[in-house]
Amino acid sequence: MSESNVDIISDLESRGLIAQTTSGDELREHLSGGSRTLYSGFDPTADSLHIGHLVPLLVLRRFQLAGHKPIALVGGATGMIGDPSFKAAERQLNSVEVIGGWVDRLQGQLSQFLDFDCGDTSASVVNNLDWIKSLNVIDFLREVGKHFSVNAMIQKESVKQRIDREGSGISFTEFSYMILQSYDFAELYHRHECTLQVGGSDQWGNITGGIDLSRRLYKGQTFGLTVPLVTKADGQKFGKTETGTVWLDPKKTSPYAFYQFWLNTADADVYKFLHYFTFLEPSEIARIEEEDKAAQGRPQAQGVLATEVTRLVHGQEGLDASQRISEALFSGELSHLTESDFEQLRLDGLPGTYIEESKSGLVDALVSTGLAKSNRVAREFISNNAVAINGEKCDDLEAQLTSEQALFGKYVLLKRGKKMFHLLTFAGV
RNA sequence: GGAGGGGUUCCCGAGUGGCCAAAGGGAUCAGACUGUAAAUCUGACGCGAAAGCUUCGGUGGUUCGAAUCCACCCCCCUCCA
Repeated sequence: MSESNVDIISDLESRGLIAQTTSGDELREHLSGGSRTLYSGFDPTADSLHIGHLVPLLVLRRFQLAGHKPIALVGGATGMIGDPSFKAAERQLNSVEVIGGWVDRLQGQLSQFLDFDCGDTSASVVNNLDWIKSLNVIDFLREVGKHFSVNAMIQKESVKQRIDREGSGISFTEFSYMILQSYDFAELYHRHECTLQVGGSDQWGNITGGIDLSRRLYKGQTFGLTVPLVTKADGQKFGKTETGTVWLDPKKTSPYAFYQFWLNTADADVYKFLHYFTFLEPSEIARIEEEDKAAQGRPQAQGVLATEVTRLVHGQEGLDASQRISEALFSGELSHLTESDFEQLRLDGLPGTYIEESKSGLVDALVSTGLAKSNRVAREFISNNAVAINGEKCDDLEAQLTSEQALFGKYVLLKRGKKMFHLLTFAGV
């Protein structure tokens, strides 16, 4: 993949990555006419991006590979306002300092996915605070606000429920969000000839607002493209586990947990996700799907997905570590592990805790490691034969964990259910 | 401001004086089956080993006894002004 004669739109279409575009054929022509600049915005709503952000981010990368120039925008300013799009309720504002810290983190994360050193199509990361903070209210209202019709704004689907519904109104602050995002697009058009904005399908209203504003302020023609919301076949929300959001930050979601998340993708979703989250060719994905269909038993797709995405986000090292842990834990053969392997497991991100005493009741240990929510539940797990110590099932409610039974005198691997593990280390030894 | 309806355990939703820690469904968790799937079946699902303790918007009250009755308060919804 390299030059700009690649039809990026067709590629995205074949991956199911296009929810909506503005002026379809014109956009296609525009893109095939040369190297274009495009952007997507990421607001600092937490100290890390999560896997939901990955889709538009990878689309930026796809454009770059197709010979275009991506800009990743961090919403240092918009993040201070809060996007109301399709949100049920007004949100709490975070402090300026906190958001500033998050901006720094996101900038670093975003950088990891784009190429900043490839000549004309080198990516850049910008912060909309740089141009929004210097705006003064009068200028803003006269020069930007004047181009927006409140009548049109309240018609937008993204804020409709907030306008219509009683009991969950919308503040002027959040209502203004759309204008700021529109201003970003116009500004990037003006500064960098950025002619395309990419975003999630919930961003459609904000994107078209920016297209209108670019035309009104600078007579520029710009385009919008939205990617679909990632959905799961069973209707559950994508990107959550029992432990919460799946973050890109390895300190918040370990590479091992990240790998496991993808590995556990349902069959009904996995081929779609391969299109969304990897750079494998659609033909390659189709081949995998056919092979899986033909073969009995476990499909290979989940493994491919987990491998590809984990490598992409956590690098080869993170992937190796994840696979090392997964293999050790799920092969059931703990006896193959050496002492240094255990130490490595801990370093690789297997959840673990130290215990000071030379022994501990099994029930207490389950609770203190978080494998069970309460003593009652811990007992239930034990009686259900759901707990294993160093790979051996244990159904003794009175069982004690001692440093004698620990592997290498230190390590006790607790397992609850089929896939919850915790490594206990006897510290005082 | 007036009239009516409602707030129940994670969610939906029964329950209108004791048999209620509270039906049923969903979600979740465990077991069997399997592919670290899906579907299905079984079990658990406020805390506690138990005795027992704490829950039904809030605060008081009536009663031997309240989620259920009374008073006041808070919040939500519908209709009218």
